[in-house]
Amino acid sequence: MLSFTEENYLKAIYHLSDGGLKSVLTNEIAESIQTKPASVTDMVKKLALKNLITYEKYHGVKVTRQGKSQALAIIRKHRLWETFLVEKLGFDWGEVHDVAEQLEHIQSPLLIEKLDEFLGFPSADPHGHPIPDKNGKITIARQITLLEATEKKAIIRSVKDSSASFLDYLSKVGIYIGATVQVMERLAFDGSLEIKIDGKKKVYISREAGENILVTQ
Amino acid sequence: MLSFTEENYLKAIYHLSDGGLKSVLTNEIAESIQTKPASVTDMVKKLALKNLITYEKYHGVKVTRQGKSQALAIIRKHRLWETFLVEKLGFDWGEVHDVAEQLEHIQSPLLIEKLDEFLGFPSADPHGHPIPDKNGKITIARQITLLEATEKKAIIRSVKDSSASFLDYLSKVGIYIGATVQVMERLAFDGSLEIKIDGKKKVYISREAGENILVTQ
DNA sequence: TATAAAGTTTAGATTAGTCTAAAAATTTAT
DNA sequence: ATAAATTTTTAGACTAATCTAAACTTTATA
Repeated sequence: MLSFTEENYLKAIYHLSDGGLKSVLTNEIAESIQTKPASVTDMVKKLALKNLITYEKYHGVKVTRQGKSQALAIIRKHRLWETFLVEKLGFDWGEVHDVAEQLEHIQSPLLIEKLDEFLGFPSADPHGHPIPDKNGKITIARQITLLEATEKKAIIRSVKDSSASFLDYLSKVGIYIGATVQVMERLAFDGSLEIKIDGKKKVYISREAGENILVTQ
Repeated sequence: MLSFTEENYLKAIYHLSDGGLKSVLTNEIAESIQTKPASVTDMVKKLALKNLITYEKYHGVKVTRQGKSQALAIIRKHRLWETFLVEKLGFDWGEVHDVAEQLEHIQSPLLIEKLDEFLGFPSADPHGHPIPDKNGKITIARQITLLEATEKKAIIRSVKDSSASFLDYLSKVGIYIGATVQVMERLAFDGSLEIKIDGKKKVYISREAGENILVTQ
């Protein structure tokens, strides 16, 4: 069984590797969990010994099949708890992360099964992120353009137009891959959209921009 | 803020002291949290330094006003979580303790307030133990005889007849101060009671015995 | 392609919590 | 009242996780 700390490292590595695709460097891990590179080196050796990641000195780490499966179990717990906090306890979806970060380490498979059932087996958390099932399987939603999105929350996945000028525009207004957005209103006049980014900032984007942004819901 | 471990020591000391009344000895603490006396000595020094207990070498410890207040906050969390697990998630009341033991350490005052509200501000957990309010106040239920108890769970508090023979009888059948019992049936024939002890053992006790056992509900 | 810069690892120290074994204090029993 | 038994504390060691500073690799640059 993993310690609280080992779980945090594994989850961070999994996220930084885009779900096990890329390999991840020491400094990235250190920055993402607010620790020093030397500490990361120590810990990745330990995780490698447990076959959760493969580690090549000076060249970063990759999650193994086992590591991926354990990371997904933690992510599943995190997202189920976030859903509980928002849907049942009435938290605002911006204030649940820190608490879910604690709750995700509770060890009880039965608890998670029962919580899942109590929540009606949700497929996404309040931020729109998919909740892996008991076997770690993630049901990936079809990508649609922001223009086609309903008024529920959506996650930015990619762009059709990847010209520097468009990417520059997106970063200026605060839209980035992984952001949670919500279409608040569509203006009949020119088809432009009023969207909320990460529950805070409201911006207007044109119809053309909306057609070039791909999201999942 | 207290660590996970400090919280466990404080809670154990509070319980062993009968809510801050008696002082508690090193070996009792060691046994109750499955550790060695030497470790207890180290930890009580630390808790004393934080003014949560007073410690007199070789003569045990007492909880301070502050310590009591913090212990009650932990107990409140534990009992609210137990209530949640049973009432909302459908756990059996015998299988919630270990999970609640983990959940009680989650740090978020807001979470506990919202959980309390979600549960309808319960005054007792599924075992019948009172849940301290936000200020640590425990509403003590009136003591009644087991004969007068309803079919909800009840906690054994004391006995009217404290003769050795009666106490011996009680220990033989498995009834002790603090046990959770539930009257399952009253036999019309002689007024004897069928009771369940700690959710497991079923025993029959006479009308006379029932009249001499005091409980709260 | 040699060298500087950046990134990573190692070595050694630190803190929290635990343990064993030995020493000290207290309690019990004679 | 003193010796024996019990309880508690101290001393010193160990593990997990962290850190700093120095050494080492890799990458970028000139």
